[in-house]
Amino acid sequence: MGERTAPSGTRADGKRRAIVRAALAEFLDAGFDVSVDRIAAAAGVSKVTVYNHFDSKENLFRAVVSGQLQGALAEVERQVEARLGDSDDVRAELVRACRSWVAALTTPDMLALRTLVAVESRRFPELGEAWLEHGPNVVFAKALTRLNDRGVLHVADVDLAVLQLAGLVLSPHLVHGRTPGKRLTDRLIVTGVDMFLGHYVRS
Amino acid sequence: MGERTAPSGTRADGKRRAIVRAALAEFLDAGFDVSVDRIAAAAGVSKVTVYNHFDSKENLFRAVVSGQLQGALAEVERQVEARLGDSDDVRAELVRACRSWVAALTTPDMLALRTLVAVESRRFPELGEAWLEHGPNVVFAKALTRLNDRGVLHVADVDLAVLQLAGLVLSPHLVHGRTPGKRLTDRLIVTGVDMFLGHYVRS
DNA sequence: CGCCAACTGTACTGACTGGTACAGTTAGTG
DNA sequence: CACTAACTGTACCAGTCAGTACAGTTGGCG
Repeated sequence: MGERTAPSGTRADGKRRAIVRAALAEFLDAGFDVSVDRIAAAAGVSKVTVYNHFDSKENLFRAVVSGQLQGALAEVERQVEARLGDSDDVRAELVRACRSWVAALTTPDMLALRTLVAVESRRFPELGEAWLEHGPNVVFAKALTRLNDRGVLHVADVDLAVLQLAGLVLSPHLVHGRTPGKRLTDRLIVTGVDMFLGHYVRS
Repeated sequence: MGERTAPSGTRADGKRRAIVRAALAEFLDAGFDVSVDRIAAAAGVSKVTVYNHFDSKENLFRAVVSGQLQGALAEVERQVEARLGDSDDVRAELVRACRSWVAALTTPDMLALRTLVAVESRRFPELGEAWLEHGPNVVFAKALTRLNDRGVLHVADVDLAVLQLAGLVLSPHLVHGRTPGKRLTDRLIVTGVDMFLGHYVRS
């Protein structure tokens, strides 16, 4: 009693996926306050079915957003890893990694997701924590540590350096409403990496 | 008809101030969705009185938030101006200005206000615009321009440089939920200014 | 193929909110 | 001091939404 089990079976799986897809879109578009009726309609599903799969709107939100969060962050990590270590030119290497980093975090969906998590962080503190702990910065901290170990960088405090690099190349996309254009984005990366290396590379 | 005139007189002024004060606190605490009843209660005022002064909840929000926005930004500007130009040591001068800048924008109220404006930017686009146009960055752009004109800096693109300096010293406070502690805040400023000057001061 | 879990649609409850009506009270100003 | 704008408190309307009840339908799995 109380804890009903979620429906299972091929049909149920399909419905569940449809609900999650629709809910994500609706949440990103209108925030947590979208009505469950609208989500159900967008999923082509009865409202009761939504409540058969997720026993409250809050749990639906948790499942949908945290799922997307995990996936997106894994994608960021994959991209940044792929761009590191394939060259001896540190500058070019770092610029490439930053391009992937910024690109992965500035898709419309990721920006909307970040805003959503920030907005609802009081109602769902766990989501904010998840963003910070398995967050994008952690990914890049590993990258910096690698460059440090290889001796090409001399970074005393990796966490501080990550904050600085993020501040230089990424933060302008996050703090403003409208995102900088492609030209400015690239200038921020190239000039930012220059500034960063000028400070942390002692020849 | 339609456009009722706001109440006037000494009593009305007091009530109005109480409403604005309470509304600001409640909006910052719980967002636009706080009930008008709660605002009225917090102001020690009847709900009808609220509607006598502001003919809709949306207009109340506009008046309260934009008023606070103007005041806070003016305060930032005043502080930064006061910290500039009183020394020949550019580094110390810039560090002082950044300290004022960061301090003025990271009070709990300012952080909450920023979040609130960001959240409701779709319902109240004007507020988001106001933040950007008369925003804190504009203040600092003037400061950089002054240092540039005095010949101590060589900044080709002031807007880019402001984004970078803001990214280095300010953005860590804005993008995370929890704000960095006092020690980290100061290290961000000092090291950030170092990095910034290393790039923009050609001796 | 037949059964039962899963689904649909509608209608409902209960709670809440923005905004208004109204009748009576308070207090600043001419 | 008296007049009236401004204020109070309560009661009310209309709309919305999370979540449930119920009776009937569908479709996948044993």
